[in-house]
Amino acid sequence: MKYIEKLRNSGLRPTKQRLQICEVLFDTEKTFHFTINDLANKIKKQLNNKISLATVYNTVHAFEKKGYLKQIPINSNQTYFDTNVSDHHHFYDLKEEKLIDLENSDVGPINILKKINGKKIKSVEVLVKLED
Amino acid sequence: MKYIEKLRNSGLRPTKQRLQICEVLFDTEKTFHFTINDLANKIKKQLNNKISLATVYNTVHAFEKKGYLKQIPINSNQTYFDTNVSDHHHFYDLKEEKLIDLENSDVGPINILKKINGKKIKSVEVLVKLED
DNA sequence: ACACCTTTTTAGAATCATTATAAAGTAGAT
DNA sequence: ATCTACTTTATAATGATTCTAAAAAGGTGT
Repeated sequence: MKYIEKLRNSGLRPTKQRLQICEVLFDTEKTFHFTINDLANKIKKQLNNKISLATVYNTVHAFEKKGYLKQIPINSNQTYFDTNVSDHHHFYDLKEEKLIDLENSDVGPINILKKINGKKIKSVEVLVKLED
Repeated sequence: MKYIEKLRNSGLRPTKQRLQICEVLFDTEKTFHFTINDLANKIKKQLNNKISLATVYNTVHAFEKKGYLKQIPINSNQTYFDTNVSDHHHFYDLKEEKLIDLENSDVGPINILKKINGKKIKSVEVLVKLED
């Protein structure tokens, strides 16, 4: 299994549940924008067993901490995650309530001119809201 | 009262509670980033009465719909609002959990090159996360 | 001022995503 | 096989937000 090493290397035990969640999340070229609920549903459909909701939460947070997932800053009652952890941005279609990737090359270079003493820029994220 | 007309013009009855919330929100030059809870506390301290939490929610949402407030896209368990509804951006200090305004002039011009069929860009918001 | 109708406020209940708990199960080392 | 620390799990707890329905207040016409 290709994910066993990945998990071990980051100090996470390669448990059955974590490996299955890896399959669901990473066994595809397409990036995947999801909420915990989306993911739990996909797990139930794609694999034929169910993983406890608590485990899904735990795993997603563990993967986020290790840098395999990132949260997408957006206002919603649920938290959105992204399997694409590269530096990139998002469209948010307000009507369809759907996220669309915006590659870095789709956005001109962004230059932050203001500096804050003693602070470093960790990330720059752009959210472009779309309407009809 | 300077807010009576403003409310009437947007089809909101100028009730005592709404006028008081206007004072708390808009009687200052400084922009104010807040959660509902922040606002409820400021009301309790600044005015000497308490407005029902439900009313604070109702009012903030009414003001948002009318364009007097806007939500700030950020991942948090609470929703952040901003009295500055002009086109601008934010730093988010991860350690202090505090928002700092970034004027449009503090960010180079942003050019979204990708187009989505039949959709218009409604807003472009940049969130710059800061670490130590 | 009064009557009338609509909007608003309110306390409390309901909802729903997320987090905490603590008991049972599992991985990895010896 | 045993031990220990980490994980999973069902369930309960939490906490922000929304809903509800009854009481209060605004606005208009008389």
